[in-house]
Amino acid sequence: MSEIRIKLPDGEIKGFPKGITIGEIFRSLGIRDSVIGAKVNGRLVDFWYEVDSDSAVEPVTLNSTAGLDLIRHTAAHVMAEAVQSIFNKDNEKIKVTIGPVIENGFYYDFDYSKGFVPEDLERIEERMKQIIEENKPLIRKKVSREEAIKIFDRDGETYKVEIISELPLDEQITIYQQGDWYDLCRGPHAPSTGFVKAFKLLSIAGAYWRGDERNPMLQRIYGTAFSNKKELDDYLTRLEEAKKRDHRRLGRELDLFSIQDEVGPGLVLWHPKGARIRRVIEDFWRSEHERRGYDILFTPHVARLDLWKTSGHLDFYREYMYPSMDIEDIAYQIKPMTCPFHIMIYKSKIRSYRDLPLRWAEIGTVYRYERSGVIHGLLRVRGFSQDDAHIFCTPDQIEKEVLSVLDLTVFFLRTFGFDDYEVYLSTRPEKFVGGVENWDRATEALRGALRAKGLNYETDEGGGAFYGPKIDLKIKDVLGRAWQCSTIQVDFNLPERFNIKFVGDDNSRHPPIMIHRAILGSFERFFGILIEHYGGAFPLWLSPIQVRVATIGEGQISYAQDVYETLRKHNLRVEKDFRNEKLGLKVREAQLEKIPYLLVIGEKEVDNKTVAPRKRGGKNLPSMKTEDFLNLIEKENDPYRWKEVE
RNA sequence: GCCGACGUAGCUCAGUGGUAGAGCAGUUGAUUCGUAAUCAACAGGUCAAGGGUUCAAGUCCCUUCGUCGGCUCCA
Repeated sequence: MSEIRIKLPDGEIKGFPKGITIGEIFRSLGIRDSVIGAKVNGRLVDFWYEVDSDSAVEPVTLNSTAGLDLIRHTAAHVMAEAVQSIFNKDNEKIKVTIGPVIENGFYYDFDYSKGFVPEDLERIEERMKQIIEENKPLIRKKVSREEAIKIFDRDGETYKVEIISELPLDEQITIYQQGDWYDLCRGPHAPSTGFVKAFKLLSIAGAYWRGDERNPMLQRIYGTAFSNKKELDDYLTRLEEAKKRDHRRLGRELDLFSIQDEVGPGLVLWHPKGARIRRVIEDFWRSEHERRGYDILFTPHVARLDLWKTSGHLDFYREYMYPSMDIEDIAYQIKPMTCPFHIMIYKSKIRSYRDLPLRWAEIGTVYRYERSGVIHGLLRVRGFSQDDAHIFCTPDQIEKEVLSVLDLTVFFLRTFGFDDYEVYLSTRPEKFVGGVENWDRATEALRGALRAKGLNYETDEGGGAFYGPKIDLKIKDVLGRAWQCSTIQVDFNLPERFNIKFVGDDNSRHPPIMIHRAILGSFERFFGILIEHYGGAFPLWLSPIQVRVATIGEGQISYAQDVYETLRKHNLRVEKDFRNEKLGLKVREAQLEKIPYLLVIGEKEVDNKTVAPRKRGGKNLPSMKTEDFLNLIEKENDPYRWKEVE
């Protein structure tokens, strides 16, 4: 038998017979205890993995991230065994489907017509504990395709049979067995069920087989598992804490916005404090856009349906559009997209190459019919205001324009405090318009811009829109769900459909390239994420109430009023609390409302003509003159400089 | 849209077939107070909507509306 060379983490290289398993290697090295798997050349595998060529091998321990994947995958199997052993009846069989590891846990999908109820989770957990207690080893068996189909066909596991028949012909099919129970699975797994030390089943949900709504609805059980009880408890506590930062809850508590049945689902009412924040964002957004060479446009909320017929949206997008309405026998459409308007402005006169690039931005409110089940607070709604812009440019200008958009995007996100987001580059899909050359050129332009900005990104091959490649940025909400905010899309299609041209330096007419871009995405979604990001405690420059002036007794009202007026004159968003209440109450309320500064005014302050600032969070600053306070918060109140403070 | 859970006062929630409740918030009055809740009184409800079962429904059944979780993480 030929020998292979295994490089161990300490750098030592040892020879082993070809085809030796990880388990055998570790046994020969005396590695035990909390090691439950390995990484071979960076890939996570279990003890059954056979090493066929020279490789780097490092042990994976129970409490590592990779170790958690093994535990969770095994927990999914334990759960599946528990479910089948409890609910399988002679007249009804629960079929297993798939049970992968996900970001913070695992799930398993079952075909079970009756469906689970929450009480079932406890029963399943109890049975799982028994299976874990028995500490059954997970044994991997290689089977031929024919054998596998025979086994699962005999068991009535039709989904497994379907999966097997779709596997590539050269794929080695494996079964993992624990005691009498087994599952078609490619692994990897923990060595035995006893390694699932701490787990919890979290929720039941419906999920379509393979995520396709034309397929049967399966019953999914979500769960999570950790290497010990403390980490599990910590995770569950974190989940609870995260719920307190949910924008829907804070939106109500801080009186920022509401969404009401009587108005309609997915339609947002911005209350005064929420609207203030939006105004601040909008003002900042406008001035920054103008500074960077954008012009700001306004366009109608309704227009002739023909516009979206021409744009092609009606064909591709119909299910998301509200039905049109007939006005004087002409079909009108509530705006689902802004682009046709900007194109019509472009088209209103002849454009020269000397005019390009044209950068036109609009905070345009659009209405889209989102299916009832997907609406979610501010994050997915039916009426929202995009910070939309369209750049009309020549093909030569794409890269420079994309780079400047990306630059603006990163600038905005950083300014608002987001340093953590996912970036995706989506390339040409199978069905596309425009020439391959243009596509390649535009895709390279996007890639070049991403590299120039030094952004890490994932490529979504074939994930582009039919009209052009795009860059998307996603920000995560408090529960770890990623939401798309920024998008930059190159478009070869619309200029053609609307037949727009520019006169080139050769005196002939060419179609311009359009770049669609949104940076915040929609004000509603961005606001929702912003609320969660700060847990409602906005930085001073964004706070709806920046300062509250509070008196201690009646004697200070006149002076406190002067302070209040002074702050107002400096354009601060200031409130007064001159009520006949104890200071403790005023402090508590200001804190709960997450107001950045409370200026306390008592007799001492009146005598010395000062204010006593209390920062949100409880830090008391020494008494100071009002103008000193104004100087103190100047930076904090400036979007360009606020991050320099502490 | 589909699967499941839920819907009681502005908010958080109790009420398990027999007279609709609490705390907070609100209003009014008293209290003039130095950094997270002063005291008291009052007011507040088609129990999501509609239909049904029952002598009797917030409670049981059906329908509708809405909310929440999930429905592209492959054996």
